[in-house]
Amino acid sequence: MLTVRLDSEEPLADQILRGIRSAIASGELPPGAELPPVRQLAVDLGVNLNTVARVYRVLQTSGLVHTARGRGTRVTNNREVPATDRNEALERMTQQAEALLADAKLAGMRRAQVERLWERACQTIWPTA
Amino acid sequence: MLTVRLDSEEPLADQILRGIRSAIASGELPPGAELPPVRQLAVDLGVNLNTVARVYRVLQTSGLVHTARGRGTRVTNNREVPATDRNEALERMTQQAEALLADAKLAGMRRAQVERLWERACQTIWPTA
DNA sequence: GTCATTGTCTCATAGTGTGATACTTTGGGG
DNA sequence: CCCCAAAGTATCACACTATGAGACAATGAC
Repeated sequence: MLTVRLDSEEPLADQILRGIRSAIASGELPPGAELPPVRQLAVDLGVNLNTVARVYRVLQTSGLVHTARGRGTRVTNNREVPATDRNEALERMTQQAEALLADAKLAGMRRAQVERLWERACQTIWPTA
Repeated sequence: MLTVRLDSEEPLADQILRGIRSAIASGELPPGAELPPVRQLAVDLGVNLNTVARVYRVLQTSGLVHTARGRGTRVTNNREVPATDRNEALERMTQQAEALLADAKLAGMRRAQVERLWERACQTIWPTA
């Protein structure tokens, strides 16, 4: 379901966070779904249990999951999106998109290739079929 | 031309690097164009000159600019794209795109909004007009 | 040769990411 | 009722990184 690279420059916690957020966004982890215990996921990924625990805490702080001692962690049912984050998120995403496209162009990719990549990513997050 | 946020969680050097890479990719900094001296850019951005110097070094290592003591830094004329980086770059971009879209969806954005944002970013990097 | 200008090097320091280990809460089975 | 297994949490340590301060070295104009 999820993998991490220890040799990546992206921190382990960030990789895990990204993976779980994607899974929640796409519906692969629907509301109410239970996440694996920190220890198990930690062993599966080959990282320290604290690393996973910190990710779970971030997810809880942002309201995506609900977690409690002794009872596990599961995806929140009804999420409220805080409107305050909107503008900030918009700017961040704009920068991210620009960086992605700059990377692509400087790596020698054609625009059409990037569009295909984008389409596939959209299918992952907003599955139509 | 370029700004940084000291309160951002993104490191200063990364912000600067991102900005310059975008400028080169879009053609705003065409081949042969001279970059500002490290000291001047450092003052303009309000960061240490080392931070800028490190960014220039990264750019030089990746072949985007040519820099020499006492003579300044300018954008490389004829770039060769190392083919070895292609696959790695592709995977990184796919992950980046997925993360961006997951962020967008979890922030409550509609797909159409994200598409508009994407279109605008494309216009920045691949200006058609 | 001298000097201003350019990038480079060295060192110090605060902060961050990760890990090892111990603790606390919860709920179920003797 | 008691205790234990299982779940998340807290504390401490340590390496590494990002940034900054200041000294150094190469270049070219005069």
